[in-house]
Amino acid sequence: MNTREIDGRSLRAVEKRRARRSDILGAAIRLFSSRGFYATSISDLIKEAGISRGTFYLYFDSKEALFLDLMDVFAKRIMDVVEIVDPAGPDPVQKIYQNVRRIVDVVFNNRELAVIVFRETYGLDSGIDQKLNKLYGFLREMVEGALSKGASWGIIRPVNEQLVTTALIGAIKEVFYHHLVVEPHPVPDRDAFTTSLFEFSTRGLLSV
Amino acid sequence: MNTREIDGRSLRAVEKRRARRSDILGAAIRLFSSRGFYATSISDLIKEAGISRGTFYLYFDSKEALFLDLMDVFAKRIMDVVEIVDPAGPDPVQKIYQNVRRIVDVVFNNRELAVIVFRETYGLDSGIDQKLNKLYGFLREMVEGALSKGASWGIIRPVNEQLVTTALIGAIKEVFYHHLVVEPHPVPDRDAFTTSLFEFSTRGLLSV
Amino acid sequence: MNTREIDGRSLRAVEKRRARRSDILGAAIRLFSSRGFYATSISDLIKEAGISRGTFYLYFDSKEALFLDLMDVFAKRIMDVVEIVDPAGPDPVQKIYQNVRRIVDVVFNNRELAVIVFRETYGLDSGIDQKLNKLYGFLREMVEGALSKGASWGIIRPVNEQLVTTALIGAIKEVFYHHLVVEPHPVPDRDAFTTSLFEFSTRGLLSV
Amino acid sequence: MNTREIDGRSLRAVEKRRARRSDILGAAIRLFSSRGFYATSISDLIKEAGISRGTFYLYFDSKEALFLDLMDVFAKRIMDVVEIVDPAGPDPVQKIYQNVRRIVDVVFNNRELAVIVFRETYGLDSGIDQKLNKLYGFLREMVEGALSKGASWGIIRPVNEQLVTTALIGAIKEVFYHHLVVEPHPVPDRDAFTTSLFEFSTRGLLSV
DNA sequence: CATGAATGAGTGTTCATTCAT
DNA sequence: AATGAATGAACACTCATTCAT
Repeated sequence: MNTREIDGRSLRAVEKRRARRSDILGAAIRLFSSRGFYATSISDLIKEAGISRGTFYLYFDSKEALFLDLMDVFAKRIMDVVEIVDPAGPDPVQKIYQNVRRIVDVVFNNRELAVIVFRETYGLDSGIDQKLNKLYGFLREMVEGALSKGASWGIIRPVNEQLVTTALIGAIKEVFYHHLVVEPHPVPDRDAFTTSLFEFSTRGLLSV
Repeated sequence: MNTREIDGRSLRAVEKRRARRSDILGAAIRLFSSRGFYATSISDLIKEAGISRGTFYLYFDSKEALFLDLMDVFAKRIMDVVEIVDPAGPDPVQKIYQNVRRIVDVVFNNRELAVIVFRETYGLDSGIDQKLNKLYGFLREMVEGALSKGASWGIIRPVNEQLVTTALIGAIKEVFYHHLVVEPHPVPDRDAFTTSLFEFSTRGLLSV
Repeated sequence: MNTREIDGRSLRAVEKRRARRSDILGAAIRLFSSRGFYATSISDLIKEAGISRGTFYLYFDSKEALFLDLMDVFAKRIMDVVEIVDPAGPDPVQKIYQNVRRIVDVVFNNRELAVIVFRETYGLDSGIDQKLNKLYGFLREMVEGALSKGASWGIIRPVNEQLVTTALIGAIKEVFYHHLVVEPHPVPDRDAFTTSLFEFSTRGLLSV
Repeated sequence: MNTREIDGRSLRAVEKRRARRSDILGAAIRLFSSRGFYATSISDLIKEAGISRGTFYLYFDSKEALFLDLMDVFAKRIMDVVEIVDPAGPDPVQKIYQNVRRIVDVVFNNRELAVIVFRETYGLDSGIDQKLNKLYGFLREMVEGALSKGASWGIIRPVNEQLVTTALIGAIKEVFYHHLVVEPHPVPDRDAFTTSLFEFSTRGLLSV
């Protein structure tokens, strides 16, 4: 019974910890997305999260660590939603479309988080580079795999796979960022949006 | 003879000023391209340029002004190289290709400057937003113009012009950035590079 | 008991904070009074107060805010000591004398603070102007009120009230400043001092 | 004839120099009076005077030297206008009145210069202290002399001469400063103004 | 005599992080 | 676990003055 009490206590404690952590992450998402990483100070962060200075460092090692955590959260949500497509299976193109469609959902359901991640570029910070590699490396692999498999099956015409992969990812990123930041209207019809994006990409890639 | 002496003196002085300014711009290009704007301090800048603190402010109003100057320089080089294409003229597609080919040259002849500009994103700083609007606005206009003209002439199939423009620019930007930063090998064959880029974009857009 | 512990802790903390703040104010009074506002740097201030740079900004928003705080402290001490005089009450002149006598005490009991405030003049800084208005506006009101009431009761002969008020305040200020800075000997007999000041002012104002 | 030519040249040169110097003094008067000494930079000064940086230091040793020069100019104008009063002569009170009346003229004919000087206080800068001593020392001597002479002749009742002198000077200074800065309307009737000032001072001092 | 480019110590302020309580 | 006072290096920028031309 004593151990159960302790368990109960620690369970509650763990839950509380998780909630606190979540609060901080939420505050960070709001601030980083609107002001950017550099313009957001720890002071802003703890005020928005309603915690004390010291508490912040109980949950995160540093401002950068928190930021990288956020990138991880987004990367995970994207990666969780992408399914490996078997080009030998039924209707592989439709499968790819559905992957893109689900990514569209994740992005527009996590607008602020998406802004934070899409804003980042390689070459400034090794920690960020690593996270970007994780996310874009994953996507690149997907795309490159589809491209080469598709080529060997004759669905895709032969292209400079690396370059086209980069171009595709750039195209998608830019379109997202445009709708999130430059003209931040909510996208009314996500299906139409996905189709436009998909059409643009595929029409040039599918043979004939 | 007196006036000639003065002319000689002031000419030399003006030249020296220009050289100094150039030194600072050079140092800034090197540092901003490798560390980014925020991570480059005035102290770094003046050490790299070999000048004193005060001298820096003799040539530029602020760190930000210098940065925006750099963006302007790059934007100008790009815009100077793009020629308006008359879709009714001879071989408009070839003309567009040549525009892209020349942009490829500007980018790879100004690698560091290009990195600085491509790294920047909308939504963090109003000064930067303005410069980005200038450059990308110009390019968007070009592309959208070509798209709608081409559509009316039957060369281009009907698409969501805004979205496709965004996608195209994103694709090109990403491909450049990839070759400048992620895998920064010099591109051996710029013609082949341009063709790949061009093919990817056009094959989906040209009718039939 | 837990709460009492917390209370004890926070009480001690609050007290410590107040002490720290007091240290800084003390250092500021010493430096501002001897060198003036402009010639006193934050570096001087924190060295004198024995604190770090960051700590200063924990207690005051800016160098100017600290300075204005100091002006407020002095203004408050003066204003706390002035009692409104009812000219219909018993011995109003004596009441006014006692006001002046108490002001003399405040000034010579807060020599450095007084120097800081008396040194400031209108027209250089809007923040300072505001504080000066608060103090001198209060005193002017007192004096002008006494003058006009006194005139209606026949105690005071008719004068250009605004000008005389200004002259009176200038006279008092200068006399104080002289004894604080130009010949900074402590005033031995504050009663005699007050009487001299009072006589000079009233003999010209009282009718007959 | 050769020497006359040289004389002519150097005469013209001397005149030009004087004019230049005057330009700088004029610019300084305008800027120091409106912004104060600390808020006026050499850059402001040379822009307003239309000269180059180096030229400034050809005419003045430093910013402070220029400022002290300005104080001298004002002190001289005041001192030039005050005439020693012989209490044994005819109508000494009228003579004193005329002195005050002429000081009023100097002040309101040199508003900006007057502002600069009246704004300064003892105890911040030894150079300024010296100039203030020169001006106020002169005036104090005048006043104290009149007071003691007047006392011995029975015109003035016995007072604490030092204190009253200080008070008088403070009163006059404040009234001037008020009309120059706080409510900077031009004084319409300088005679009435002088009379008010004079009455306030004398009514309390003249016996009976 | 006149110029203005150059200097560098100095300014007030910020901020991520630490640590005693 | 939670707090928030304390730190000090770092920041962008200013400015009176010098001196080669």
